[in-house]
Amino acid sequence: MPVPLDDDTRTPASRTARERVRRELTREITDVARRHLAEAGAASLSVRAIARELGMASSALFRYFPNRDALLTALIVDSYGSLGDHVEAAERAVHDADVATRWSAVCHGVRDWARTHPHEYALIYGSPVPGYAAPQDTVGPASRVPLLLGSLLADMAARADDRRPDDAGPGAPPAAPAPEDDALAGALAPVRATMPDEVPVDLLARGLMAWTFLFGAVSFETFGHLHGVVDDLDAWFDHEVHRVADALGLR
Amino acid sequence: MPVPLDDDTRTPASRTARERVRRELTREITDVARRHLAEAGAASLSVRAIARELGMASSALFRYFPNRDALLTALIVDSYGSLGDHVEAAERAVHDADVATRWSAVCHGVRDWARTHPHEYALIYGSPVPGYAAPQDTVGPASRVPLLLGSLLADMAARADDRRPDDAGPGAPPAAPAPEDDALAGALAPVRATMPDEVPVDLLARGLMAWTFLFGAVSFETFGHLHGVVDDLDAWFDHEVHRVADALGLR
DNA sequence: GCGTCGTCAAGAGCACTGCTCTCGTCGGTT
DNA sequence: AACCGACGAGAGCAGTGCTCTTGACGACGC
Repeated sequence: MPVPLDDDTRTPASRTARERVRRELTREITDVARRHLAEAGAASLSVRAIARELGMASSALFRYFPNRDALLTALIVDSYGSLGDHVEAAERAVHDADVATRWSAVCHGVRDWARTHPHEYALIYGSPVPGYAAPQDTVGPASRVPLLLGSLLADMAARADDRRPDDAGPGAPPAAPAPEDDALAGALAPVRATMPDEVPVDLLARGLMAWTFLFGAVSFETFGHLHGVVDDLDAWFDHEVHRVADALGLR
Repeated sequence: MPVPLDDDTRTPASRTARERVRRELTREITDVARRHLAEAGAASLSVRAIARELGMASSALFRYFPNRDALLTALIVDSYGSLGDHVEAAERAVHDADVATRWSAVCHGVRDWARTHPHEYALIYGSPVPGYAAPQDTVGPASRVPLLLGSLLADMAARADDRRPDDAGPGAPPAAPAPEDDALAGALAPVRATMPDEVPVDLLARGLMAWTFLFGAVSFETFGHLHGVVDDLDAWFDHEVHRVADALGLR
């Protein structure tokens, strides 16, 4: 959804033909930009290079995006969308399995996407570009994966309600959940508002930690911080995912 | 340690006076560069701007650093050093306390440094710059914090040996450590070689996960991914650190 | 049908970037 | 004293984001 320059209400007739070709060209621009981004990374994304490939003057591009940052924002939204599609599909494929399997599917979905789209991943989860502040358009697409994790948590909470007081096996959460629950609930108030109500604070906190961990692991690998540290990245990642599932109390 | 252009062996006399002013100017350059980096971020670090501030022609700077990347590398090494100093000092201050306290000190040390040096943090832990491949000079400084964590693990292993067979309290590691230990040991072979020998594979894996998690948490916060998610970042981070300590089996 | 207005593409131009090459100078060595 | 290496300055190249102006074309009201 590329940022429209001006979306005021024109006469109904003109919004058909002209708007249509405008939309088409806007899409062509983001397509080329996405390809350049995938090949060379965000830092070397050049408005002029895109214009060159499209056979038009660079100045013409500024009729469609007010500046380079707006183009980057469109790519960020696209990237979040692509990641969301991929991960949601991966989870849907095992949606009827147990929660541990679904968690694993989400983790591997994120990692797979990052491995095939490293520059897009860096764009959305790497260092923010210097003066850049993420506009509001990005928060919706950005929260798709967290929301998916939230629905996992909700399902966990629902099943825990079914068989509440009789299980205290080795898979139970190992930590002491009691004392500072109020302070924790306060700190997590914003995210609680966006999550299903069934999720208790303690579970939400563990889910947030799992998400933090997943992001850390994928970023470590994508940004090359595991060179000379871990040999078999596949095995290591899978091992990690299972361990975190244990820590989440998924077994 | 700015990359020297040519370190061949000249006559002993010339290496005194000339080399001295050369070193001084090199240091002045990195000082100004570090200030610019801290203020505006790596992406907008300009060789010309640095030269302007130093009152010299931009071309003269290329006598000291072959290109912008080399200057960035020097800043990366500096940043790792600064982070290492800070975290090691934080740990030293509580070095006689128990392992949980030391772990907490390391975590807060990393986070404090990231909060006061966000651009430096982004430089070393954010998305790598496009064509840039970290040269070998960086791996030493980069591994100071991991090595510090490794020494924590070694101390844990030593104390666990003391009182081995009699504790199975609620603080014991919750996961099943047995089956795939060989595959895990293989995957972690590189990092095992750099760590103290006393650390068993299972503990090393948990330590690596803790480090992954710490990096994920600090990056989330530094890169702004917790806006609208967590209100009280201090409380949340401290809570997380304790939870991970539990998962590590530190209590 | 005609004039008008809005939209669009193109070109020139500005200020900036990293980097190279050349040229004059000056310091230390032989 | 002569030489040679290191050095700084300047011009210049190719590239960047972005602005402003100009000219054309299409859709609209009269």
